[in-house]
Amino acid sequence: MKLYNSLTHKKAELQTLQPGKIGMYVCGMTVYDYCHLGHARVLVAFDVITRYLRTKGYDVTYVRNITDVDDKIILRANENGETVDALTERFINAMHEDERELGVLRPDKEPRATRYIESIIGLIQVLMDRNVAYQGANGDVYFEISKFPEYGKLSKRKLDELNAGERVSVDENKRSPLDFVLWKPAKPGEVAWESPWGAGRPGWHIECSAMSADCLGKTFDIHGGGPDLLFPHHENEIAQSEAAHGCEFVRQWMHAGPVRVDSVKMSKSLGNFFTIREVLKKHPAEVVRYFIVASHYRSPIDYSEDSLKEATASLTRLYNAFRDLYEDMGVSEASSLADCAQLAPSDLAPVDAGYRLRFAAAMDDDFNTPAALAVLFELAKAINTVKKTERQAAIAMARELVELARPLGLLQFSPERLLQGVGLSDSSDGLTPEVIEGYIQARKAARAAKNWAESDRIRDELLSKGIVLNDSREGTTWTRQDN
RNA sequence: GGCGCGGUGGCAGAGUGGUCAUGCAAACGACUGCAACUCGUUGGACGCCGGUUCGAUUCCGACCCGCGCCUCCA
Repeated sequence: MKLYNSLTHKKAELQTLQPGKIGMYVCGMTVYDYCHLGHARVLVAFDVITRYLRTKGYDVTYVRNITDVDDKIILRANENGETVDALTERFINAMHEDERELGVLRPDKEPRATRYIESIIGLIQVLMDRNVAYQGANGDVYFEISKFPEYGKLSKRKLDELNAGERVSVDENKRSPLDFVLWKPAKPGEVAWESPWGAGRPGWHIECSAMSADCLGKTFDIHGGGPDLLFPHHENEIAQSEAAHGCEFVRQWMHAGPVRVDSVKMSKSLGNFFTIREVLKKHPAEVVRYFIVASHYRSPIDYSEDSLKEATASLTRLYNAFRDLYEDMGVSEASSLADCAQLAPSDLAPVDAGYRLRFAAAMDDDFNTPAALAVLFELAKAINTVKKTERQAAIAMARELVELARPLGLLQFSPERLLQGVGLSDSSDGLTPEVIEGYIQARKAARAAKNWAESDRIRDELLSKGIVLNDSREGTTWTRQDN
């Protein structure tokens, strides 16, 4: 199993601290707004990583934090005239909803900054004791980066280069412009905790150093996050943790690629972002997942309606392989494919092991999901080819397809939900399944009378509304397209 | 300005020193009342210029272009 390490910029064999066990910490959300597609990408990427490592037999402890106190949260709460607690609670719930919709498994631990204040203060105290932190005249406690010679090793920056940069703000309270805040005194009325440096709140970076150590230990296997966290956030985490603990912080750094719109990164500051919930009104969650998984996790992806439509078409092809097989797979068309493995008998014809091996080879190579998907399409084609003639073999392969797709979080929902667009609020244009069934019955009568003109008229009418009919020996089924 | 990543067929997107990615789209054929689904077949690609090599899209160098980070952002 090879992983790309953003610290070394190289792929290397995964070596865990303890055999068979992996501790993984991923930087999660600052909860002052709804999650957008950039968050979705990180959520899905590390969900796939966790799922796959587990299918390989690793005992993964997945920790993803929640930042529930910071400047933006306080500002937003004030704007809304609500308390910080009320605001964060609301958006944590929203985040959990989005996560569930996307089929993202919950992390094992979800530490919140406000619940780890004691650990955070303890860690800052260690840094003060070790003389790598100091309190400025304004009361802010800063980490002094000149005391940590390795500063910049993750982002490949040299201190003098950073100093030469034009965008580093100058602050008279800091010994160096690059020193960053560990503890911030509260303004009157702001949420605050008592500390040796006065009442205040933690800086952003320190919470991750404190919580990761508490949850996973001073050194752990994998640390992940979004692309814009590499600098300064993760660089600062390294500085704090290694300066305080005197040992290596993280073995393996992983960073997801950006989500773009029109070739420009989706970001809060540019305002060019789409929230997960707004996209899920128009597209099934698995389509969004497919869109994310169809590119390698480190590559940039471009979000557009066209790219989601293409994802829909591709995923539909995969689901089409199951047509006419549901019943014998042990699931009804209305239930979830994810259950079929438990229900179906195991004494089916053996499936060519090549698919499984090639899928694993792709995933073992730094989670090459596009290459893994290609194997799924090969399998789908094989199913379609033998479906009519070798039914038992087709059923066995269909089960294999579901199993292989499981770590990707695909083909887990009901085919009906995907193909018929069930649950999409933006597709509820009065065409309920009952109404559509009415059309189908009318057309069936026309076809029985060989009234092809009427039959085609009904089909065209539905097509103009995005409903595609599909006649087979067993009857007529329908799917929704262009959603 | 500094550091980093990337430029693959109409589009998306893997990959490799010399036979296939894969998906969408397109064309033809089969199936179908006609379609849809599906199957079969087809075309078409490696930014540009040099170098290494028997041979480079793949390795090296220059150049052009795009993007990211350097400021809160996943």
